[in-house]
Amino acid sequence: MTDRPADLDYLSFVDYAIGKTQAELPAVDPVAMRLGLTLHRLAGALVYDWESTVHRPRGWSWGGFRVLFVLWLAGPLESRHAARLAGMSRAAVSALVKTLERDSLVTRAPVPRDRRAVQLALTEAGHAAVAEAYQEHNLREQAWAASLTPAERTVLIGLLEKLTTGPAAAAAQRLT
Amino acid sequence: MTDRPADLDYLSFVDYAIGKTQAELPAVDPVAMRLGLTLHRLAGALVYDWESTVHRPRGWSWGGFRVLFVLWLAGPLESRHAARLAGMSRAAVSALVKTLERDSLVTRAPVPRDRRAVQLALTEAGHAAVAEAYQEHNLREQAWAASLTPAERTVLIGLLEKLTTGPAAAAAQRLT
DNA sequence: CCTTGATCGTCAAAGGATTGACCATCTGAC
DNA sequence: GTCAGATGGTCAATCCTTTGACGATCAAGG
Repeated sequence: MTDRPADLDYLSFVDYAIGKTQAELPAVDPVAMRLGLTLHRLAGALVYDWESTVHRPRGWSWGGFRVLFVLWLAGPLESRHAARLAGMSRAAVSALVKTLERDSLVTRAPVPRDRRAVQLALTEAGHAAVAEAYQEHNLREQAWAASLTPAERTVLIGLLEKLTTGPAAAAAQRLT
Repeated sequence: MTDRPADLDYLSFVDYAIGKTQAELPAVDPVAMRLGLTLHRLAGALVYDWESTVHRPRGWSWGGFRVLFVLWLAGPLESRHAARLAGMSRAAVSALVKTLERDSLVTRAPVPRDRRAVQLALTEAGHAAVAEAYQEHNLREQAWAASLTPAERTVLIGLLEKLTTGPAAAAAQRLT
């Protein structure tokens, strides 16, 4: 609480915010607040790092990479499955694939048993491009993970997965 | 690796992805990969929960809430400071404030010592609205945090802050 | 069959966010 | 003082994403 607001930066803001909130809203849980703020800000910094160092230089948006990534890993997929795995709407996949197809990274093919559906698959060039890009993406992940000891990484992953699989996560269904 | 791709969902995808990647790209660090994927997906679920249950029903975008939030906590702020604390560009703040001012939640005032700058402040109604909204926001944070024991929460926060203040975070400067 | 309801992909519209350009203004060196 | 360079807020252009609507298609019950 000693800092003047104008001197705060993106990170020290968390401490300042919790102090101020405690004074005005005693019902707020400061631990949950710190957890939410820290997690959100860390994830934002991570995505910004990935996007600016790895994906934008390749001419891909963050959403475009996510579509390529799920196709790379989960093989040919119908469009709706790609949307679910990438965590975006069907319309977003449709729009992104238009660009990816133009760039010869993805192909669209009809599905025999369902004439409404479209099967998305990586081209050979798309496969190679994703593999190369993800390798660099993972180098950035390694650089972040290097701040922790191996034991700390294991603990952190365990706690994040506990949150991810907990009841609050089940209640918050994304893009149903 | 036993699941068929079409049966995967947003969360079980992580295990499947790591197995596949290990087979194709041995240079990838699976622990860093799991950390990145889990962190990103958890944060996405959190923001989606906040936005859909607390902020959209109030007619606020996620970005609009972030501007109100930093003004609520860090008092009257010049526009560029609000942008830095909220983690967005100056142009985004300018656009969002246009709406917030129209809704009588924020005021724009000239700064005596610098005629380029604009001082942003919450109105009385804005202050009350943010306080009420954040209280509900924090209830959602508490619901998520309840998946962990108090000791686990402390450990998790400590590890997240270690990542946030580590060298990788320092190298990835957002919106310089 | 056929009809009713659900689902798939796409489109249009709207809102958000970034970048880059711009003008006004400030700061510091001369 | 004055001038060059840096900075602040805004605007225009662009891109991405969501929602809602739509036509086409599937599935199940009579």
